[in-house]
Amino acid sequence: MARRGRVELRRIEDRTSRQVRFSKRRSGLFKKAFELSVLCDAEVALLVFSPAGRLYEYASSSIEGTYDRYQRFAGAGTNVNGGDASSNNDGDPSNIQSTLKEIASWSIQNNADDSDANKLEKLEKLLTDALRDTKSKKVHFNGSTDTCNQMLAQQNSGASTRSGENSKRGRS
Amino acid sequence: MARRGRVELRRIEDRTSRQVRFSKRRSGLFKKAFELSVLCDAEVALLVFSPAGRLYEYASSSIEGTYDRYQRFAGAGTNVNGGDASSNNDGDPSNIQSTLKEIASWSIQNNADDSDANKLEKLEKLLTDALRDTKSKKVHFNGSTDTCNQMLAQQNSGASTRSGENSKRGRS
DNA sequence: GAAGCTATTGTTAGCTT
DNA sequence: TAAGCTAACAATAGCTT
Repeated sequence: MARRGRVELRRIEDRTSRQVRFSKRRSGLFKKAFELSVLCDAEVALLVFSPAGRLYEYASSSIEGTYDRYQRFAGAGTNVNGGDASSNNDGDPSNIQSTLKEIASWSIQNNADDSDANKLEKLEKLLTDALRDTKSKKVHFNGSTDTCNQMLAQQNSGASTRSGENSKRGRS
Repeated sequence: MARRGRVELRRIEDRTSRQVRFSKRRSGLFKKAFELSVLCDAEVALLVFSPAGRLYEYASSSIEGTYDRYQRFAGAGTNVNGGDASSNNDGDPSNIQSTLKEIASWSIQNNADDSDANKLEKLEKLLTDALRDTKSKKVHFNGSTDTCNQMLAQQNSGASTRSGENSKRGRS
């Protein structure tokens, strides 16, 4: 059977399990990278080192070539704005700090309690996204309100909680 | 109604469609990359150039660092541990509210910014733990779209301590 | 025309062998 | 130990607004 609930985004402690997970997810990741490059005509370079130090790589053209392009790209600006050198708008002021303040404000003003699981799902997503974005230092963002609605949409459309019964969609 | 059949693995000819596809799939790819690095403690570097030449990047540590490691790679099993230091969570979040207040307090007192990835890891842990505790009570999600907007509205009305013009958050 | 919806395909966690 | 299975979960293609 499948997992009892959604997978938590934290390091898998069990070594064997982590190794198996790594192998499976690595396959999936490389497949996605390949598909993106083919379907969308994108240039993709992907490097993965396993916890054991083994190297896995994929490049739609070549690792070196894409990295060189990256360096030329990033070098043009020097600014932390890794995303695009064309220095576009993005025009959204939100960042980690403001996100955390959203959370802070929300939690205080709403006097959140244990019945607010749905709202907490949202918060978790906010925080998870913020974490990912921080790590990647990426800078494309499309507005906090929009993002929030996206999150709700995702949750409404699919995500049953780990509490149990729900609609079954799996094909046989 | 969803797609008529399986997606063919070839370049999408329609420009608009290809752009939309790229945006959606890029999100998914970066999310997967992030999850792999966190769940499996892997070192991941991902570079994507859109057909329009825009750069998107993700690195669990840094692009340069991972690329250097790639170049040096001679096959030996050296593992550079990603840096997950403490995995213990001493906190006993008796309820969501107190946990959220912890977060609120932390975010304000530490004036978190985009470089606080480590601290954010801890925050995420707090929140995740709180969520798990809540979920054990079996809560069903039926989110309303308004909830999020309310949250943001409240935040706007009273919470901003500091103007937030600065780095933006990226959305995968 | 971007943002959101949902049916459908795709991914994977835990199990089985 | 690795390879395969399947239900449950997640991503997303085309549609809708």
